[in-house]
Amino acid sequence: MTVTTRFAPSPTGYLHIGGARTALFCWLYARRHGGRFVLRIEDTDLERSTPEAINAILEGMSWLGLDYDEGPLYQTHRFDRYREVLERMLAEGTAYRCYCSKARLDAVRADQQARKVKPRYDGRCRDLTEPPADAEGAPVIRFRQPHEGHTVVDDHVKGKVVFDNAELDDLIIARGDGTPTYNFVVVVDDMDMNISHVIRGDDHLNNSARQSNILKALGVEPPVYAHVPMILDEAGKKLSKRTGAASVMEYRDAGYLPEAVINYLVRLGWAHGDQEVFTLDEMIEHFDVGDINHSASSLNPSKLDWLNQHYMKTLPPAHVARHLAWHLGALDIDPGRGDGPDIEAVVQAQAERSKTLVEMAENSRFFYRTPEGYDEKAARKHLKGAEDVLGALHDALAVVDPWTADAIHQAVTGVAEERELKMGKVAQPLRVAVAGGPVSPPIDITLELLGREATLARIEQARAWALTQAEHAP
RNA sequence: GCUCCCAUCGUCUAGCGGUUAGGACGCCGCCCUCUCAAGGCGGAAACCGGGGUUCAAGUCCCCGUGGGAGCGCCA
Repeated sequence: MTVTTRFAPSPTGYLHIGGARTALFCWLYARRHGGRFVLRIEDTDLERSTPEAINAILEGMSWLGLDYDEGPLYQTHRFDRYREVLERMLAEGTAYRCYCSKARLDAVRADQQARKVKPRYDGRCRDLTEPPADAEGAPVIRFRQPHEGHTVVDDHVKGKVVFDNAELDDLIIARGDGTPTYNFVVVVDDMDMNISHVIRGDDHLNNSARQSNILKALGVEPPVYAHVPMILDEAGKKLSKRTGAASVMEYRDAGYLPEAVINYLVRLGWAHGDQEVFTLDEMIEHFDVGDINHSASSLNPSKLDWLNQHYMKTLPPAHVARHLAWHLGALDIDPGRGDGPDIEAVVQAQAERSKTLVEMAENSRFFYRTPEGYDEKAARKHLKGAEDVLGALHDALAVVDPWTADAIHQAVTGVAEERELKMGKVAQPLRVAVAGGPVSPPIDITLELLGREATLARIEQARAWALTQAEHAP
């Protein structure tokens, strides 16, 4: 049996971070076993499905690098097939038409809730041989659920879960307008697509018994089920747009690398001993649904930050640079235009002082744009009264040759020694002069990247500023 | 209300009857240092409660408690 997994989101919003992890698990499991991974769009709810949401899902999958062997398959393209199976079940008696009005159903449910019993269909039409006299509107189709015995779902994450069939009612598998419903199309699709392992959120665990029974009614062996726990926000509450990044594209926008998000996600609810950092190949090699945790897990944003920085430091600079360029673009900076430093060198200089690409882009802005004004506190502390040092720096740097970090370093320490100043008294004014603020990569590297021309111009500018301050001083 | 799931440091987790309960993030301290970081070293920090089973329980069973999910002509 070839392993076939599927990710089956409904296109009603964005690609949720929990959904992304489910997709990752499905993908890993298929890859691990040399099987197939199918992407299926569950769009039978014509009211709520949108093309924008479909695009958001596709875009998210692509950004994460989760490629599929088949799909995207759309359930709306398969209505004829669903109809065919429906007819067959009707003919075989495993499904029946139900003429109960919504009003009656609501009344039954309200009554059950008032009596504090589990709301369920009371089976009025279950054994009808012809439409009742009071039938109005088109009938729905219900699955004839066995009422005796138990249904055992051998879940590969949770273990054996036993459901009393008496608890299961006759669910609607086709609406009055003839369109099929979720619990039915899932079953038909999983059957037709030969899905061997259904890996999905554990909010579906309760559905498994009924789906499994429909499959049996169709004469098909149910797939292996593996229900993965939910992902909660930092506070341990259900993720929402308000409480945190629920959409994977928000992570891209916030400056995370897909590699970091993937690595973060795989360790959320799954572990391989003490290992924290995994290459894709290592994940594929070690992943198993049996090792997935049973309980929900909360997001830990600072750990994602740590992983993100790890990947910014260790991935090939050219790769990180491509992502950085995107964020620089958001700042209206085009690093490829040639009037700034090589972006890969910027990545190498900034990686160890950035948690995200957004942060890296913001902190690298001064390489491409002359700072507009100085950080007030830094200027007061380091620029005021530094006109002499800045002048000396200017002179020393003007003759540095070649313009390399080593030579620059010698020039700067030379000025410090000459004036018997600590390095901090020289490097900080210089730093504020060129970067506009008190933070930058090591000063020699900063200047090397910035180039001689820009360096000298900014030192001059800072010296002029310091001079003005001195004049206005009391 | 009924059914189902879940429970180890703040968080992510290792543990699969015998451990000084391990690692990671974060936090704190020290070192390094031209800034910020990064890095190195060290530290504080957990088995939800109660019963069993067993020579031995974080690990197995039961009951509580606390979370969560489901109970739609949504998926």
